[in-house]
Amino acid sequence: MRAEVLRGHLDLLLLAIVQDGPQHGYAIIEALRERSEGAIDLPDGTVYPALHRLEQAGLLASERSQFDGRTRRTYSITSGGKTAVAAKRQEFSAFARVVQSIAGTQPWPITN
Amino acid sequence: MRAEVLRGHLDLLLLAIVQDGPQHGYAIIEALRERSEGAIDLPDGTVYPALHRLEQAGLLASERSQFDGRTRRTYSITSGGKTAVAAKRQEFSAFARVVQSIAGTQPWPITN
DNA sequence: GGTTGATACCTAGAGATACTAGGGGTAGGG
DNA sequence: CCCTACCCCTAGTATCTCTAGGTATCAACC
Repeated sequence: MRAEVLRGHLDLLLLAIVQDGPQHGYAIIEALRERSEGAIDLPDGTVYPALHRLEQAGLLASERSQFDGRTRRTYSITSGGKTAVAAKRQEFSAFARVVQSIAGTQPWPITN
Repeated sequence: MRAEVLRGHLDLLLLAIVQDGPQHGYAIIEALRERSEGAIDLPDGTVYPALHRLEQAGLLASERSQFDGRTRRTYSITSGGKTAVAAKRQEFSAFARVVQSIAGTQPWPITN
């Protein structure tokens, strides 16, 4: 998957993963890879700054912890994050519908 | 629609519009606005450089003409452009399916 | 005849964001 | 002892879209 395609939608993916339960960065990367069947395999140099940005924006909160001798930073979603992820979901739906209507990609049933 | 959302997908939209028939830049902007019901309303400062880029890449070809005293540059899609737009369509479908599977947006029936 | 709006094109610079390419360190297996 | 997996971080680069200007023609209006 080209980097450009993901651009602007990474936040939605990260927030969606963390919304399913608190995760640390490394686990988030693995979750994305597994749940996309390998299609989304992000370098950690992409994900960590993005997580910092989301925390800075108040959409995620983090906590340092020790696990098996290693230091982790575990992220959980904030109430602001929940609002944001819902908005981003809708935005993505609208966007995808528009693209399909113009570019003639797969049909997307309108249900909301 | 936030700019970031569109990012990486503008080429697909522009190529798709021009594939339906040669168009000049100004008309492409209008076509996008109309076919998206106002959701995609791009500044010309975004579109013209993008068209130049696509021509540079060999996906579009342009021709200057006069119409009603005004100079136009009309773009048509090249064979390379047709190949590219098909690939980008598929890429977008795959991407949208992955996002929906992770973020739980609208279902997207898999038909290809 | 001057102004305004629509048409039509262009570019320079700014802003945002994902990448590459490095850095740090712990733990376990061969 | 080295290599892989685990786990985090940052600086600099590349790319793309936007903002904010510029140019010019034409029609409508006052």
